[in-house]
Amino acid sequence: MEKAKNIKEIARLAGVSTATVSRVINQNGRFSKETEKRVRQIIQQNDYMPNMSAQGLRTSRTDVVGVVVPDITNPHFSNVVLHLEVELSQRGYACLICNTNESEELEKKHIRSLTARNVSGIILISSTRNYAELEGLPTVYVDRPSRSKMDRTEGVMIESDNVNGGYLAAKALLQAGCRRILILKCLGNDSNQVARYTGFKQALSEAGIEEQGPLIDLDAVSIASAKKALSALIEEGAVFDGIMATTDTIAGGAMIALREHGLHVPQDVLMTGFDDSPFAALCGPGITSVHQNVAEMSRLAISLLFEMMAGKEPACRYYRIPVTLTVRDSTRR
Amino acid sequence: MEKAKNIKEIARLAGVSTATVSRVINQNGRFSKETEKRVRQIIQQNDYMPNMSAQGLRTSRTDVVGVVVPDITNPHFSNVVLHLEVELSQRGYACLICNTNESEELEKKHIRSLTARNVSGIILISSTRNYAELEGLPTVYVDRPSRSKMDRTEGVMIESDNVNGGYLAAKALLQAGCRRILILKCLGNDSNQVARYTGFKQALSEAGIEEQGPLIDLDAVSIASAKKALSALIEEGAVFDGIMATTDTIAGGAMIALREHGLHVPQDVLMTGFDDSPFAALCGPGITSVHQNVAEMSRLAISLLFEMMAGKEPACRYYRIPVTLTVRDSTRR
DNA sequence: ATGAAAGCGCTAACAC
DNA sequence: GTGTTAGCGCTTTCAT
Repeated sequence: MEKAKNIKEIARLAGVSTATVSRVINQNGRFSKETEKRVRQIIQQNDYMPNMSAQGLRTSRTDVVGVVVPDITNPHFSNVVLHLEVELSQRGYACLICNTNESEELEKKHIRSLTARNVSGIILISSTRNYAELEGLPTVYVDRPSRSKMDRTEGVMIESDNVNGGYLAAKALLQAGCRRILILKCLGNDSNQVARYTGFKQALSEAGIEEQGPLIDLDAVSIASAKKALSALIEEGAVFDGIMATTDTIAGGAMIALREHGLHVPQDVLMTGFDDSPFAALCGPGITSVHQNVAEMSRLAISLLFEMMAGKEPACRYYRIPVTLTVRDSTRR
Repeated sequence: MEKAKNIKEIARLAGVSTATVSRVINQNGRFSKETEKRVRQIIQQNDYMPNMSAQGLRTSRTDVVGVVVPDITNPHFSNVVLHLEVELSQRGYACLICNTNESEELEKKHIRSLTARNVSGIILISSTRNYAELEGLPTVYVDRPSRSKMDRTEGVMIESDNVNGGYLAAKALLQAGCRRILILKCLGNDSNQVARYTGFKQALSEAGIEEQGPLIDLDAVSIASAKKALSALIEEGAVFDGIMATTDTIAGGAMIALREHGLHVPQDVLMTGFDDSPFAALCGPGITSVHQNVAEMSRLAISLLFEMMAGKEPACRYYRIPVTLTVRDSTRR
């Protein structure tokens, strides 16, 4: 039982033409039950798999989807990627992963490479749209709304209800009695940070409370950056009884800064995070965090992508997925 | 400036044959400086990228590397994948990601799919070897030694010095005065857990101390599993003054269980983890953890993979990368 | 130094 | 229901 490496040999062994083998494989056109059985058997026996480069060349479809992500190391994104990959692999598709490290230049490079590779579709976590290369290529944007007013993208967009997330988190702090709430955010690259901030302000304004200054903006969404910024604030004598972090990563950094300055959660300061990543449960006393329905977002993303790849126009181009609040000790007095 | 989509058009626009264009692109064969310049200019102007399916079909090289990983959600693995992807992308290669969820069946399916896709090479984090499909395909095993005695794999293997890691962690606990040390491990799928355990036993035996029973083995490397197991132990009345967890994930779960039973780190119990993942710094008081040199492992993995893809036999087939201990408050009295 | 042409493995028109 | 064949875009041998 030596293995046949191409369709021609399968055809020869099965005593049919390559066209028939192709038809059987792709469930295309007509063939008798009998031939099908014989061809399948030969394929099985020889452990044959079609050469996907050839298929790709011939059909311009590769059954590969590109997934472009800022940083797979971020627990939220790795979670998204996991779900996407599982969905894709179940449908026989492969998943090409690209980290952009928030660099537009790198992102552009990756997108060009993906199109050169003839990917069947792209899932893009980015605030940038309008890539000329993406015209005509099924694209689903996940997690990051566009920053551009000029956005006339043809793709579909799926995001969490970040405004409500920010609102829920701020509300939890307010209801626990906080009156001087600090927000740690990084509005730079990530436009849903803005949405979370909006929800935050909304909750405060409803409660008739003013945002606690100084109004800083982190230079990066990272543990280190958050730790440094909050440490500086504390040392400057900032007074606050609650912190809303727009990311669990930021919350984590804040937690360290507090610890190093002898402040305790929840005794001295209450805190909320965002993403409900595994370590939110572990961090200090357990951080109350906004939970995004990543499984649902991923399922929806893939399902829409497949619709588009099948040539259908999706009925709806914008989806907002509800969030929930996972309450832990960091907001319990 | 409409864009040319194939080599033929570039050739036409440059007034040369497709062969010449191909030569210029691949720096192959001979051509005059002058034609080169002209061709390059046309390529640039038209934003042309060769169709990689065609290249792949013609050359059986795809410039794609498959990366097979148990679970990208695990911070250690996502870190590995990040580094691999960056290295690959810098060399113009793409990175096909596959999660196996520790399932041999899924792993096999993924490997077949990768070979059908003509990947140029594979990075595999798995304890299983001996895939017939992998014969002749450049393969680098990372992070997981083989469990099989029959391992005659042709690939290259890179792993951390897990034995020494276990040793360092146990030693830290011993030096801080622990005498009744519990180890939380999961020997099942992951053979470097065994190595960490070996190092642990070594340190204990050097100190003339016996391992603390009951000798449990978790059913999974997860927060939930660790939490459940340790809770049960505590409720059964187990007595210990130190915990060595073979993973930060496990350490995290243990931390929750301790907290829920009113035990404090480091006042009542000392603890060490493994992987030095970001949340080890955040978790409770900060967990002392064994740091793996992921950057170095990844760089080496890719560099060896490229050697093999270039047809060279790597001089050395086995690499053990040193680890270090990152000391935090969880081992400071 | 460059061009012509064969062919990688596959699919899809078209013919019967 | 099945076979013949053209050709997807590229690389590479062989001419010149």
